[in-house]
Amino acid sequence: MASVRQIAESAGVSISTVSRVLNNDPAVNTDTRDRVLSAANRSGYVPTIGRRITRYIGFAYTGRRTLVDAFDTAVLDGAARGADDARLDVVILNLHRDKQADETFTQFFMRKGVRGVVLRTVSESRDVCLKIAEEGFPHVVVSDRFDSPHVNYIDGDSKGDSLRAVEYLISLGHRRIAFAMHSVPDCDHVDRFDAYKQALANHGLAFDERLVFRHPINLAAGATILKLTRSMPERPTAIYFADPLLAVGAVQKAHELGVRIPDDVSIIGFDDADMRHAVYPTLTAVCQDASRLGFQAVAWLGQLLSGSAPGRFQHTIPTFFEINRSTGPAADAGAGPNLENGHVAPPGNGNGLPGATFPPSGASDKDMRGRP
Amino acid sequence: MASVRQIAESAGVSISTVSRVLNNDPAVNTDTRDRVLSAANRSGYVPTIGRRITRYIGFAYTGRRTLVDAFDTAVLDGAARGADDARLDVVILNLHRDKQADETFTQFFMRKGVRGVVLRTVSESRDVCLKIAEEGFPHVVVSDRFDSPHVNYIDGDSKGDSLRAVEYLISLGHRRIAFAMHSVPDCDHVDRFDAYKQALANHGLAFDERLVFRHPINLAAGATILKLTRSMPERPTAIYFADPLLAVGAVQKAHELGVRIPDDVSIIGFDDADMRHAVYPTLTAVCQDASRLGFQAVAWLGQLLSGSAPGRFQHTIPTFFEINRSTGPAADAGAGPNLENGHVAPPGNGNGLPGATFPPSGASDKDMRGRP
DNA sequence: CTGAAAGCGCTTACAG
DNA sequence: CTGAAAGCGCTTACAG
Repeated sequence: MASVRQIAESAGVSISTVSRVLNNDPAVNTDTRDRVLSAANRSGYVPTIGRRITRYIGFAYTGRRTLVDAFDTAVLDGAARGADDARLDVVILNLHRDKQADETFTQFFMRKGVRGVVLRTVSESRDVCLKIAEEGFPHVVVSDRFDSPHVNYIDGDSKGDSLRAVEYLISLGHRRIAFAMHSVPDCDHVDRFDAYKQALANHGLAFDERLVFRHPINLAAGATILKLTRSMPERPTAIYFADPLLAVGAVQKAHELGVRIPDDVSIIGFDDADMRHAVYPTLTAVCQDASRLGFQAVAWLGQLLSGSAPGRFQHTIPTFFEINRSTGPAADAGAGPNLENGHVAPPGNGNGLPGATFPPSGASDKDMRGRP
Repeated sequence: MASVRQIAESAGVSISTVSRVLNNDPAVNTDTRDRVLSAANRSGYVPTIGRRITRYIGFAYTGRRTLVDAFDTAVLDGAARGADDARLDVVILNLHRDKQADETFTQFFMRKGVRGVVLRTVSESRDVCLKIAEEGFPHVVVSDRFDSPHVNYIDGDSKGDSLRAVEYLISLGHRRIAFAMHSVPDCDHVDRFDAYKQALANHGLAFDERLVFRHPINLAAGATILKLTRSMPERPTAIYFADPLLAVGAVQKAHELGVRIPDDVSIIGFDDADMRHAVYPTLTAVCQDASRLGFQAVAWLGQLLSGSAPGRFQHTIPTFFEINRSTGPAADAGAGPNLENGHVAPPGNGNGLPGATFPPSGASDKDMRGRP
């Protein structure tokens, strides 16, 4: 309910000065400006349309906008559903377009009439999130994590399921397992990479840098990776793709080359949406409910604005591991090198599920397949 | 730049009454209300945040919201790009949620602070578009067509390319060509169906209702259709799917059943996004640049708001037909029934492109493949 | 059911 | 660089 009057009182200035700050008048002294903005964030200033207070939540990309990606779509859809529940509306904002360089983020958001903001970030623009958090404007970063206690975020934790995924491959007798990730890794891809290395280590398999592929994220890169693995002297018998597009591109290329999945190579993908069911064979994948990330981000902002949420939100939600048709027992080595390396498939039980190593003891079938 | 004062003058009432109407005060006489709303739309009333006029465009579903669909995503992405160019911001609105029953659409939109609206509609809710048009609120309906001169719309015209697609199949020697569409058809699906029938007629092929499949739009339905065609006594050798999800589901099922594409069956799909490149074999498809629909809708609204557009916008944009790997010469009949029916493949030139019927005379290769 | 008037929120010359 | 005051846009008791 705060108006310019409250802000003015709280900052010890006149309402004229508050108005100037909100409109980014360059005449205002920097210290005064900061004092007013900080007071504005403290008091929870609400812009109004006419005399009605706005109920807008911003949805902003800190980097370049890419609504076309399935992940972003799902996040936005979740955000819109969350907004429905909280009686808020989602505004798509473009920070690149019309945030003035000399304007703080708080000024920008208040000028736009939004009362909180969901931030989609990329690794290059984490500093933007830190800045917004520092200013104190209500925000939640989706799909990244921060050490700073001031940054609110929600992220999927794919580490555990990535470990599980690679261990599943190992349990199927795979010994040469490749890994593919973004050439500009964010913390999620790094998590998955760490889990991959951990799984190898847990089972006494040597880490081999040649089996790690770092590429841009698109179908063509997935195809390239699949092709590269086929021309290796010691072919991997399985690949874990840390990204949906890479996995789909690889499946595509496998068909084209006559490489059978999973007979010739097992593939595990990562899925943000429902891509895994739209390819053949359906992809075994570590899955993330991206829509839930957006939903919970806005749900929390709604609580914050209504005063019923604590001032901090740092949350991870579990992924889930879904076994489909793209994985199977390791191909009968055939190639000498595997044997030379001493990588021999253990005696299986016929369905490729020795059970001793997978699922990990304590994990039920529900854990393995069901959504949380 | 109109304010309550101008509206009041124009409608011959006091500003109090204008305010009451904009806030849906039930005390106001119906006639007065309508006079005021009509004046508000005539004068181009602009809501303000503080004293700044808003630059919001609404993005609203007249039916239930489904941002998750690739088509809707692409439209929204295009709308956001169009908004960037026009310095507008897109607000996702939910008509179902908080439009009050006794409130007109104009009142709702003005209450939300939006100055124009992009409408995504489904066949059941065309009346909503007509109502909004009748009220005179700035709007563009995306992906539908209307006879009323008051409704602004932009739609892809897939009729010509659908005709071309089916004639392409005929040119490849196909004689039993199935067609799949939505069980609740909108005008686009009807267009494609008409084109299908037209192509058959143009080439003296009998229309067979048993080759027409009407299903809900999802992967499972596509799979069902593919399966149904395989169990028919006289199997179709080609299928045109009027929707992306149906086509992908069918390709999926074909792999599962060991049905080879295009050797056993040729498939032409419809693509709103880039789905055709994410399946194997890549889909020959009639393609629509959905993003352009959203872009042009908002671009025109931007012009309208700045006074530089005519008051009417009824526009169709061309689709394009892209030949990929899912189509090939008709399978050697083998089955007796085709011959009994007198449907004999004409002598081809080896690559399945007799040329006489396809491409239609006058059409260049560029027309066939390139985006417009 | 409607208007004149009071009053809030905000912005903006004007003064210092 | 900042404030007091005028004034616009809007809403809302109050009066009829």
